[in-house]
Amino acid sequence: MTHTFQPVKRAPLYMKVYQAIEADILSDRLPEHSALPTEADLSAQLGVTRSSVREGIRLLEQSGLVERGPGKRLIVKRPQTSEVAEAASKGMVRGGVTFREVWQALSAMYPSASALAAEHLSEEAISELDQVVANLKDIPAKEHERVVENAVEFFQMIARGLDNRVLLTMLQSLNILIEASLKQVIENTPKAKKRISVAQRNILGAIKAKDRDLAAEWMSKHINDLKRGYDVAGIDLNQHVI
Amino acid sequence: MTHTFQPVKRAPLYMKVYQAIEADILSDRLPEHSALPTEADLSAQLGVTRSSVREGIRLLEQSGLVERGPGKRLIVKRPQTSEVAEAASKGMVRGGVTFREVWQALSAMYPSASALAAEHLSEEAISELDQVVANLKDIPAKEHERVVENAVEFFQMIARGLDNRVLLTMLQSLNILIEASLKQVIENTPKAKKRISVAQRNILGAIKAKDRDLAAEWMSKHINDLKRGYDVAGIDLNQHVI
DNA sequence: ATTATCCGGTTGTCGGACAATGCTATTATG
DNA sequence: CATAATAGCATTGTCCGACAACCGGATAAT
Repeated sequence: MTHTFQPVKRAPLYMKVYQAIEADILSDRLPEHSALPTEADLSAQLGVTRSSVREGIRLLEQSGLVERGPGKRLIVKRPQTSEVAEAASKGMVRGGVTFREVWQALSAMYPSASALAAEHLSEEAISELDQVVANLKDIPAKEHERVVENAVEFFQMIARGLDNRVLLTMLQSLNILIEASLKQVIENTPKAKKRISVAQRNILGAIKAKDRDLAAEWMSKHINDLKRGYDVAGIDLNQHVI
Repeated sequence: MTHTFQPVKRAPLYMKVYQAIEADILSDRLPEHSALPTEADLSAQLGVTRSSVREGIRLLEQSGLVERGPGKRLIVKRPQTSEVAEAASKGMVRGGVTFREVWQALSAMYPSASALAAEHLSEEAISELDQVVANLKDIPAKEHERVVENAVEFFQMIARGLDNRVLLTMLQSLNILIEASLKQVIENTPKAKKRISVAQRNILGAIKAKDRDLAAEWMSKHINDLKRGYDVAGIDLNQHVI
């Protein structure tokens, strides 16, 4: 019976630098909005060269834990929902997800989100949503980009109104994933604007009436309509998202 | 009325290096599994020093687009769902989300996921799920860690069975977020194991019967039960997740 | 008071050097 | 001949020192 050794853990210095600073940030020894020491100081304190410090800092930077003022010191910050959402959707796109997966996720999540919205949205959030729905009227049906923008903003407003950063993050990544294909769909679907407008008004009405089930149902229809759009536009659902 | 100028866009070289390589990866000019040129070559090709190249590579590395074989060349890869999920949940934790937000997200997403599972899960996935449910029987109620593991694995199996990487990514981040608090809940809830077991069997039954609504309903109950656990365990829902 | 100039601190970039490591081909050994 | 030891070689990781670019603030000039 031979003793088994743990593989000695070896990591490049720049990685250790990253982990050391990250640990101090996560434990609030480096509180939000505080400035990191200068590279030279870090180099001295950690006992490695400035080169290694700099490489470690790049890792920090990419994980969204610090932010550089223009040209200046690094400031500790919390990652914003939008950043996390963007990174996640970027990762998923690169991971090769298909339109079908995105659409399925939409249809699984947004009806529930609408139901939540029906019981949760503040007066203010509702009036903003109202505004978005009203705005669509003034957009000429030919201006596809603006219609897409409006359609996405409608989703966005519902997501934001939930006042829940976890859901917001996830719904935002969906919004990012869907936006690209939405343009194709809307360009190729006759009466797209009209149908979107009807759906929006029905969803909004249900939310105002605080009717969970109705809100979910109309949202569900809205998203199913979208799926039909894929067929009409001739988009293969098994295609990778951009 | 004064004219407003766009700020001149200036980026450090290491950032340009990152963007250049990223662009080549995203466009498949650098296909998956291919090796990046050596740092020296990159330095020559891009016309910057190796130091700058290395800093750019750290950014790439952190975004999960490349992977280092042990000690050696960087290989292009697709980010794994688990990585994206982990990064997202890490970002959300750091963003300061509360237990309430996590729980609300759970209760918004998992019932829909269960409904999908009811119509979607393969025979194989169901039998694996069956196994997980059966395993719980053999775990002594006192071994909280193992009960937690099992509870999370149950969620995990449902998520994986959906065969949808977008949903999988999102549900996985939820699983990571919930796991930590679950232990506290289970430790402080009498008959936790029993209640979990009942819920699992009911959900599984509904999925086997391909009954969407029933699956969603039982999952909803399961998650509500969890929320009661928070109260019993005396966990403040407004607390930040770890 | 506004503009121009200077100055010190910090980041960004460069170039070179060398150690540590892994791979490959060659040589030595049974 | 097959296998093991060895020697090179290529590549990454780390260090060092230098300097340009840039920022903010202080000071001087108009």
